[in-house]
Amino acid sequence: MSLIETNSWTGIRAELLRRIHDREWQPGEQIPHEADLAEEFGCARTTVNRALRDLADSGLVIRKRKAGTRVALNPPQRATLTIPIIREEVEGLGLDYRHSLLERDLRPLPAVLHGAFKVSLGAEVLFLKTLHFADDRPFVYEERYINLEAVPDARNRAFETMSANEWLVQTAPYTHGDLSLFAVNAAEDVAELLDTAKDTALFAIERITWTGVMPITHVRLVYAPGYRMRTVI
Amino acid sequence: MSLIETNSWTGIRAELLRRIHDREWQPGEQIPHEADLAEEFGCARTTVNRALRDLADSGLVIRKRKAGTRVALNPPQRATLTIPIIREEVEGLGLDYRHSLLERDLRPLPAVLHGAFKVSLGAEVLFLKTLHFADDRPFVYEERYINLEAVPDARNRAFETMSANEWLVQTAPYTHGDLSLFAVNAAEDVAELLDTAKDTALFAIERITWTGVMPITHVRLVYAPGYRMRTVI
DNA sequence: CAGTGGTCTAGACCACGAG
DNA sequence: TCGTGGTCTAGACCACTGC
Repeated sequence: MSLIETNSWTGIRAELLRRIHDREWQPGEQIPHEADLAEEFGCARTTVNRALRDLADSGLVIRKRKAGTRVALNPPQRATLTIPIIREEVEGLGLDYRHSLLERDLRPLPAVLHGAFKVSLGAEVLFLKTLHFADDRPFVYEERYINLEAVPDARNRAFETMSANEWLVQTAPYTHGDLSLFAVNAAEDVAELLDTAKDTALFAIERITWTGVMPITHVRLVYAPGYRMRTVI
Repeated sequence: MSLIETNSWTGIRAELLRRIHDREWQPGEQIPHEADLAEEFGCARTTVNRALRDLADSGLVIRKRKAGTRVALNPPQRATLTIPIIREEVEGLGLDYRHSLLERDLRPLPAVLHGAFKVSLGAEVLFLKTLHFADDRPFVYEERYINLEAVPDARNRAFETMSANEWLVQTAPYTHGDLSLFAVNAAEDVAELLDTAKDTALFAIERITWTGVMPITHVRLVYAPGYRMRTVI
């Protein structure tokens, strides 16, 4: 029975974590109720609740009403990726940022996107190709479709001073989105833009965002060779 | 001045979100204090705090003592990746899981890892190569180093019935780790194992975990072609 | 049905940090 | 220095869900 110094919820979380790490509470085992823990620690139940809620958020314990709280059997690794706008990512590396708009036109939505990106039949979308630079070296190649029904103002913007990446974040907040991360072999044109050899493995992100049921934009970012997306867990 | 129905913190969060989306509160603008909002919504300050804390966690507002709460200028996209153990990932796809241990030996730690993975000088680590299958098709190729000083029991385990991936999660809980996601061209041996052509772009994850200052394991997972890691934002 | 977590309240004190 | 968010308390009611 180890006493802990503080009644802070972080202190209590630390003690609960210790018991899980030290196997005082086995995986799968039910741990005491909030009320019991509150009594043991000499604090309010709210405080224990806060600590347990945090552990549940990180996947270490599973909480269910009536069934109580159990130590997770196979705690999944949860990692939070922070994906900043590209200018901030580059500047965060201490490099100079600039971007170059390679292509901009109106066109019908490609057939492959019709499933996920529901625009009106026959509507045209704004298509943009942009190359982002860090210290004059290519950093990311971007291909983007913008739904003009969701963001009509985009029709009249050149996107030469401010990139679409940044403009949309500030102009068209989304309610939700899909994100997928994958690897792709550099096609000939992409290889040339990113100053690398054809077929080089490149890290890529695809993202669709919506406001409500209205799709806003579909974007595919292909990073220069060697890029790693990092986070701590 | 729209009234909201409930005093639930999620209801209040929804209303705050609406004001941000609808630009009633401009990006960068300071929003009312918790106390004012609590009065406006007719609820306790705690409840407003919970809603605002949630918005801050998702990056939409920036909170600072004394300075108040501001709408974020360039809300970064935060995505939570859940990385399950491979068996559960495969079974979650409705496929049969099995794995095959290709190699297992003791060796000194490779020089390139000495920076991040601090084991005693000259200590041997356990090296494992594993191929994970989904319905008899290769799914992930895994290369792993295990610090025997952190997990001595690993020395005597064959890792043939239970993969190291799964065993370590259950046996050696970590306190923190580094995760990086990247793309890699398939080397000849990896290409053969994953049943694909040399130089195919493959999605890969590298991960180091520690308990305290003691490194536990370094693992590199290379997924079969076409793999996408998805999440919602 | 009844036990457990989820949440709300009203009030209080405290720590940080901008001005 | 002092306004603001961060947290803790003691108590209460509620919602879900396993038994």
